[in-house]
Amino acid sequence: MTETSNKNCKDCGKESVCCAQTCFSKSETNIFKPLSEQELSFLVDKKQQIKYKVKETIIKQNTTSTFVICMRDGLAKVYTEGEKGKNLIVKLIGKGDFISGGGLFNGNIQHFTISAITPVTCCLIDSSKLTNLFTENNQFAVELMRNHTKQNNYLLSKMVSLTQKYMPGRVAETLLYLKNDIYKNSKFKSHLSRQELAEMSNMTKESLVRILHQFKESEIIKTQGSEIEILDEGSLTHISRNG
Amino acid sequence: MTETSNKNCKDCGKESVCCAQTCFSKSETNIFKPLSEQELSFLVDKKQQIKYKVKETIIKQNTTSTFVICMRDGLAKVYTEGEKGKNLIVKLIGKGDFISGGGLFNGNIQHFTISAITPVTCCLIDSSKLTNLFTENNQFAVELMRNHTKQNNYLLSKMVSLTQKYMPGRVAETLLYLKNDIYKNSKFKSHLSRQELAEMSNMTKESLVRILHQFKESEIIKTQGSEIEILDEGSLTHISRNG
DNA sequence: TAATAATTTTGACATTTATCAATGATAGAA
DNA sequence: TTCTATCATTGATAAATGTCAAAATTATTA
Repeated sequence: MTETSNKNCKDCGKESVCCAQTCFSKSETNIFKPLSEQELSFLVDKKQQIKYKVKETIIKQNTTSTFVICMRDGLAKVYTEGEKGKNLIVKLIGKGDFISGGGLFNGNIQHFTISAITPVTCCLIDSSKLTNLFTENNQFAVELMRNHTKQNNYLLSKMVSLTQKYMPGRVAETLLYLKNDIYKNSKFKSHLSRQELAEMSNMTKESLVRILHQFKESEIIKTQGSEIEILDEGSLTHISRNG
Repeated sequence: MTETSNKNCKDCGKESVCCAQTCFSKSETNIFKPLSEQELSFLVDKKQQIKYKVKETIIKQNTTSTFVICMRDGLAKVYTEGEKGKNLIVKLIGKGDFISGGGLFNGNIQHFTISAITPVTCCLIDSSKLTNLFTENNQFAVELMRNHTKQNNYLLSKMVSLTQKYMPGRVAETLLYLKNDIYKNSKFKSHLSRQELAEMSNMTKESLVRILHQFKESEIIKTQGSEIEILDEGSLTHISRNG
């Protein structure tokens, strides 16, 4: 009993078993929710819980790997590296998010790159373990499928935005995404550079800056370096819809 | 035995049971391949095999339905109806293709519209039946998941094309898609109008026409009304990659 | 077949967005 | 702190793409 501290999880301070059973299963949106304790233990039996520094690559596009990722902590960007070094940031992922690199059950080739934009702690789970659980726990398969369906719909709506909206609409959308889905606050210190904000909105950094400038002039937002505050969400929503 | 003709399938001429067991299970790329005869019977027990005329809507975006679709025959376009009546054709589907409208395991709201561009015969299968099979046949779940993963990757690469390529590259890609994936021939009579070709390539019909004109001048293609012939696939591939 | 409607093509022009170059601001490293 | 490298901003200009209107072609119907 004097060695209790050794058994504590470095991340959450609780006993290390919590990483598998407590932390995972408690997360509301987590796809692992339907799993029993036993099944969860099986899944993360030899799990690799890894830490990444800012700017480190977690998954690299066009490489082969059989891992899927469950984010424990931190923020990462999911993006494709297109021709001519032009990146397109598809989304950001944070605590509790599950993602496969596009190779799941399909050749294991990763279709996008994931890299840390804050220090990241995540679990790499071998995808073969997922398959085994399908038989035991049919609800888990449904949950995983739902995850895929959501991602599908997200990509579809992103595609429509990027192709059918003008730049102000796309920037408004990016700002609202950061507020609602990532920072959950009207005022936030963005971990993304202007270049990266541009890559989320499919435009050059110069265009992005000009549009932020317009928004500032219209008193829709306020910026101070990497800190952004949304002053008039109504207008921003309107621009995002009709831009 | 004198009533044999009554039992014949109107579509393929074989005994009607073939629609479920023979035709489906023989298809190479079909997700139903891993199913046993018994499981297949369960799935299509009360199946609705429906015929649609050209231009009829099979699934309508933003409506609720629990059906997934398996194409028996014909060609349909899958598209989203964006703001201001601007459509984006995501892909075409034909014989043997399986598709869910984006609501599978996720609220049953359809995220795109599917409509017939030739006469279509397809089966509408209730999605709840899919779930039941997961337990019995784990390989089926994997197959369905693979289908989703593929769709995901397709959407991702389409998104990159539409956002990062210039118009000639996008048109080249559309033409190669029709040749390789749909008509499987360098010369084909397209069922898509210029407007629809434009909606696949994310541009106006006027721009599309101008680019087809350029391709004709460079002797890369030949057109005669709705008939298109690819003369120089090498060039087209090159343009599609670097455009 | 003739007449009508719908689609395709072309041209002139406007708008959106990117590119390039220069300047200003900011954050780490010495 | 000062230097240096990176990042953000601005302006001038060019390129890509869309809009609108008219003409040509093709399809449909009477």
